[in-house]
Amino acid sequence: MPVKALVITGPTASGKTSASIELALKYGGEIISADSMQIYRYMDIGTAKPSPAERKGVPHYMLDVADPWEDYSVAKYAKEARKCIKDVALRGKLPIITGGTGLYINALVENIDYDTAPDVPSEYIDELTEYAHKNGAEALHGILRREDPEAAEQIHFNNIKRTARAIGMKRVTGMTLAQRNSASKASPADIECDVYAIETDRDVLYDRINKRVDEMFEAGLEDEVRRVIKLCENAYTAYGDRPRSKTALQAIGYKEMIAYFNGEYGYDTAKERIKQYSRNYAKRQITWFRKPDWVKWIRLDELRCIMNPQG
RNA sequence: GGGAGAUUUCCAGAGCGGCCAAAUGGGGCAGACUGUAAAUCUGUUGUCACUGACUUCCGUGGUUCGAAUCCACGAUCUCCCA
Repeated sequence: MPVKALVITGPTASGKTSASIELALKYGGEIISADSMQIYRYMDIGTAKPSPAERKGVPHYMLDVADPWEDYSVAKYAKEARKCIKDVALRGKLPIITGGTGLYINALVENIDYDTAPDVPSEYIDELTEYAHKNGAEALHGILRREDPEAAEQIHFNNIKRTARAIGMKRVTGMTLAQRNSASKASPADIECDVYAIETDRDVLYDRINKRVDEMFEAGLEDEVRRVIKLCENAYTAYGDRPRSKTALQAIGYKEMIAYFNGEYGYDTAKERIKQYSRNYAKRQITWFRKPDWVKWIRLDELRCIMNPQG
């Protein structure tokens, strides 16, 4: 019998976090985060991770499960998060999945099993990426056209990342993108999700984002980023190699502060960029969640009324 | 008060007589997305009866077959000397 879960998603700063905590308190739920950056320890302010006080005693999972110098991926997330969800449900609590990372939400809702195919080694991807830089994106895409024409049809040649991965996929697993995709969806869903995305007027949302970035700075974002950088550097030297993860420090708010520290631009510019990129990101999130038919868009006030305890 | 320069489509900024509704970047809007996803990438962005037509490049007049581009006057702004 499938486990039931509630999903609260939407763009950044739409109020997911506080809404889901409210819901959890009301219906005896526990929260499973679906945020690709709140995964990381030490990155609290910049990722708008709910503080212990804000959590109001509601247990949270999938927060602080990786170090910023580590690599993380949807595959790991899906596996661990599913475990958490089932665990919560088993204890008779309502699993509430909250977060704005569309890919992660997608993996859970569409029950994508990443174990059906081995991962493509990153050295492989790097090699192909380098090839593209040397010979042009179209040259790389030409390779994909030969190896997996169907995938080439769908992936724009400028998207080196996805092109490289598709080629690697075919060469390493022998599967085309389509084959791998259908294989990963084969198993029946054991988690049944009721998905709500929080709808907000665009200008209101953009305004909230701007304000939130200001608040992050006031809360000490700059120091936090410095601390995280230091921790990463220490980790790298401890392991005796170069930075291995490109994931954590590419987060909005972090990469701009790093650029500022490196003298690429000033403090105010950094702040403006963080606001700008956050707005752009919100737009992308909205696009993502508009597509699937299983997403129900709902205003924050409506969400509070509509919800009724289900099981 | 005198001198120099500027004024371009949401912004920045090309254009310097026809190939200009006007490069490029940003923003906006729309879209793609299955192991870096807060990443990566795409389209579109004067108006319309939209393979064409119409109204634009501070304003007004002028020169030219033809102007965003040249001239005159005016407006605004910046800088330099007072």
